[in-house]
Amino acid sequence: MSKPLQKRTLATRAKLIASAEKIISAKGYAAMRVEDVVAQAGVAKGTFFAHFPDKDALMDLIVGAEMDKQLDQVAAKAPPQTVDELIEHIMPFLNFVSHDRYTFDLIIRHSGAGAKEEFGPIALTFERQIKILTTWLATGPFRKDVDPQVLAEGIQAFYVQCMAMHFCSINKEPPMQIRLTTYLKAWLLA
Amino acid sequence: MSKPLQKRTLATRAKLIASAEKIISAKGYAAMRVEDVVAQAGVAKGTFFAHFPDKDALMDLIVGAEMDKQLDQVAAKAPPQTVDELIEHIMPFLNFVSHDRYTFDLIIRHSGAGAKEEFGPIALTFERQIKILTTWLATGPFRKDVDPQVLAEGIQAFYVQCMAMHFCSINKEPPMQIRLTTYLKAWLLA
DNA sequence: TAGTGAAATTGACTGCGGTCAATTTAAATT
DNA sequence: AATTTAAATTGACCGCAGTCAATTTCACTA
Repeated sequence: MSKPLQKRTLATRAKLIASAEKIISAKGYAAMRVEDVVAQAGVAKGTFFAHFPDKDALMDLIVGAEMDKQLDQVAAKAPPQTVDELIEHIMPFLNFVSHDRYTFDLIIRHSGAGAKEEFGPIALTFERQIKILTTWLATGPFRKDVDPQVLAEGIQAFYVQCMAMHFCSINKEPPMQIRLTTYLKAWLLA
Repeated sequence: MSKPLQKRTLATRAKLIASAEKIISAKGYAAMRVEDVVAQAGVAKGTFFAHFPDKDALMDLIVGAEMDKQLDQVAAKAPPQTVDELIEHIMPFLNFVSHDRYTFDLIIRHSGAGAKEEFGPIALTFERQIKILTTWLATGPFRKDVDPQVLAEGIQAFYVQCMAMHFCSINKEPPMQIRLTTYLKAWLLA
């Protein structure tokens, strides 16, 4: 399933990704147009779709990479000893996920809920996060009557819920972090 | 803010909705095209967008109405006395929400996480569900150390999570209802 | 009932994601 | 070096959501 071996191919792919990243950093995720990307990369439109099944796939790649970078920060921290500390630890990641409506929708659409057959970068990042959280929960002072992996999945469920409310014009209050604290104290301390 | 008073307007709007529903029941939600709807309704394309800000708004209306119908069933039930019973009660609703990938994505996008200024039908349905669940939780044999509304919001968070996994090709097991049972027993019985 | 201003309707047009048959390029074989 | 073959690239083209200036229809008034 994996043999994209040809210098040219790799070069083109790299050019496409670099062009997309440049455009995104200049104009934001939502403003990224395939036509702009190929123009910037100096290739034809069809080439884009020879490299990526669709626009979302490239987005998955780029956003997933950024999420992974944020997770590196998270993974580097010592296991939290309180819920507040746990939230503090994952906030950089959460802030990235929720910093922009377009990326939030994209991430939700690709988080484990993969529409496609294979796990994409975003879905893998979510899996990685579950692993990190599971370890934390297994060793820290949190409830032990529930499988730590289940607890970890619950954390994801709750912060997705919080972000959804955060993007809702009416439910902006209380702010995300406060709301998440309420949920997680009820979830992790039984 | 509300004065759509003109017979013609209401008639056209009704025709558009009826046409859309007919197409949806024949070909499914994902296959609904604005151009087909207006052709079926016998109006011009521009008319559609004079009545609805975009395609999603009509979908919101139709899907929201269906969800509300399902919620009527739920609201009619007696308050559940166990987690299993609670899940049993809301299953019809959950089955509708998750019966189709397209509607699931639509619902998530509009559930409280309204991209627009006002609450749409789907968001209102979610609010209504919170109210029903809150009453159940306040009166039934469930944990009392957490605000029942928070518990209700948690249920939503968990079943969304379950549905996301349900749509994921890899995480299909265990089936939705089993997984939800695990989550809710841990969440509602402290 | 003729006139008038506002609201509803129209359809050609734009933007953008995605397709595909034809063409070019690069690597393998003689 | 010439030939073959598979892969990469091309760009004209399509489908479909959404726009808007021009036109028609309606309700209200003189």
